[in-house]
Amino acid sequence: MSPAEQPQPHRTADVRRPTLNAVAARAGVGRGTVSRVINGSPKVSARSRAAVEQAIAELGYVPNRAARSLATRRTDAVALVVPDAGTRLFSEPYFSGIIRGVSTGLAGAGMQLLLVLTGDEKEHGRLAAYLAAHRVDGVLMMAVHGDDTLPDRLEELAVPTVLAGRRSDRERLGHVRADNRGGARLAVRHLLAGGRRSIGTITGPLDMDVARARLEGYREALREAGVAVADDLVAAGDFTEEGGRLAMRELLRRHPELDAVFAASDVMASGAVLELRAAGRRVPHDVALIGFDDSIVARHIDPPLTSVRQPLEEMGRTMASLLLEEIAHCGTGRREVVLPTELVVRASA
Amino acid sequence: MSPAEQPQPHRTADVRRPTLNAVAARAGVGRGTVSRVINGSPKVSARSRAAVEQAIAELGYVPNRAARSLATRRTDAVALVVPDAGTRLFSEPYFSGIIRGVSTGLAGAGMQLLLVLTGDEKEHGRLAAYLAAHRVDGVLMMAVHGDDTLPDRLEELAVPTVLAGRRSDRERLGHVRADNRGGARLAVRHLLAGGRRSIGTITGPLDMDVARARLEGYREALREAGVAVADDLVAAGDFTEEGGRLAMRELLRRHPELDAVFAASDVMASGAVLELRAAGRRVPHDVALIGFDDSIVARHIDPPLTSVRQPLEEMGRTMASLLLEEIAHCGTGRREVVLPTELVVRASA
DNA sequence: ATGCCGCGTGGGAGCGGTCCCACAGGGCGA
DNA sequence: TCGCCCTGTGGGACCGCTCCCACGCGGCAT
Repeated sequence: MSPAEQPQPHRTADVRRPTLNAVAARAGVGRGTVSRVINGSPKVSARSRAAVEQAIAELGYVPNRAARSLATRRTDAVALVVPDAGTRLFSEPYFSGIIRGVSTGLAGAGMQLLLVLTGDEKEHGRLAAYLAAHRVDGVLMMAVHGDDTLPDRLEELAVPTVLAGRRSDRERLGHVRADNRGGARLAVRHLLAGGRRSIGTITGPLDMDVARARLEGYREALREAGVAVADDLVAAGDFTEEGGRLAMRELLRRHPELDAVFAASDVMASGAVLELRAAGRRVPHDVALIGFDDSIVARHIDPPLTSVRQPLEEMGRTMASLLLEEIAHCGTGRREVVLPTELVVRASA
Repeated sequence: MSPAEQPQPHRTADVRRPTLNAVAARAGVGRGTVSRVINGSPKVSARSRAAVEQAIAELGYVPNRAARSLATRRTDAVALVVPDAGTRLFSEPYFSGIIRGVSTGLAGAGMQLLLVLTGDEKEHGRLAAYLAAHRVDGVLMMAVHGDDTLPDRLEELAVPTVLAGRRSDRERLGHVRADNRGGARLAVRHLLAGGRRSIGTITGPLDMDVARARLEGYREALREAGVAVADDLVAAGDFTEEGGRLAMRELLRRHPELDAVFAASDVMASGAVLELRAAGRRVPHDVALIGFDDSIVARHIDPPLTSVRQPLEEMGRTMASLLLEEIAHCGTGRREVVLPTELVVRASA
């Protein structure tokens, strides 16, 4: 029995996969032609193309990514950078929704998604170098802080970058965000339509653009209804439950007659509910409450929370397509996209 | 002015990064030696090593991953496959916790994490081929269903694989899971210690190993306390809120005197709460309730839910190290690891 | 018939690493 | 003194793809 006839050990992973060369040989054409077919070049005759496609199918050929990447100096991969310091972020529907959109948006283009969790913003120096060195074609960043320097570094290194949300209203990088201002306006209009007149708001940290935009929307809605905008109806929170609680307490102290609150996040609203309950106010009977994000807590707190929903999956898809565009056109056309928000009415208002 | 002196356009990304060759030249050694230093080979003299290290530092050299991958036939990347059909999965702390653990576990080994969301189990055929073709060094799978064929395919293709949770008690693939049985036991013991005697349980789908294990733990705890285990105190849920609600209704119908319930997930427990409230039972006064997962809803429903917590981050880290081991030792030593659970006591029991 | 154009095409030369073979040179025993 | 081994070392030959140059060949105008 010749060695060739011996049964091979069962180690399929070590079996050499067919190469482009093998396809060329089988199709009876040159390597160049196969490459052209794979990359969709128009300069291939119909018969060569057919022969190549058949050979590919017969051999089950799949291009080797590393080899292509080495030759083209592209990686066909983008990194999704998720700051994960506060454990909470990742588990929000915000993230899962956006990630899902990103994933579908990239899959269509044959791009791989590299997940990079970064605990500490201090590593962002190394991180930028890392990303540049490993030549990801682009970077998507979630939850960027106003003072985060990673985006700037990436810009210097000319790495195409798209952010989820902007750092400020002077953001130079491409980004996608929800219409925070419009969403807040919807919420407050709803409260006004319900006959509420003494409407407070619990804001996020005002060094964050989202927080400012939502506050802005609150003010606009009041203004357009001809209701006076009192500064002491605004209490600053920090997007945490405890912060929402404290802000609510402060609002009640300043305005015991308060009959509605717009909280800039569901989590803060859930804190507010606790405080309202402790103060003996019923929701929504005494005080109507609206949150923002339509997160998982909104559906589960008592009473279920009316909230502003963002089109998360679409935001993710849009981020993906903006990035692909930026990669293709090499930095031109970095744009911003604002997607509409929607009010989800539940029992709390 | 010669062309060379003209200011370059600002496109840092196109600047050729230093190669291994450049390092060798600068250090005055051969390419082989540089390669050895980078890969930590012991057969390098101290002076060569020092020279190379200095050259690397001076040039800011970082190895090109694609080139290495092409030469070694490894990718230094693993895929994390997340079935995302039910939008809920990703947003559970379960996922974020495990992903964080996986991320830290892999980062230490210089492995990249490829995120692959798969909506439809029907694509798993293509997916296996895809993963094999792109030569990820290994695969991590979350939330595997008992009938999922992807793990088997990967095993056939000899792709190192580690699962989060097992498909059945005859799982052949390496996996990491929490001590579900022990956790359930803890929960039911706590109910017994609180003086409850008529304790029902809402199970998950019994074709899933977690659901069976948690039911088993429930039974064990009753048995060890000498309490009779009645089959009609067991109601099947499906890990959804609505399922929990219906199961609760059924339990109340069968056993109006019920004074405690162990639900095999927080989400089902949150459904049970709604049903209990509708039936006029107070939690925990009339009926004590314990959930499983210590998920985000546990903290936010009313009353806050006593629940069983799994060491998610450690599970993730363990998955990473199991996988790295399997990759290194080429398939040997696929093991299972069971990590302890913990009862988090809140107001509901 | 002759030149020219242009489409398809084959294949050489990289891309930047790793692997491994061959070989230099110093220390040692015979 | 001569061979021997053994440690470090340099560099050729790939890995599998893309890029691009050069060339064959048919159709068209001259």
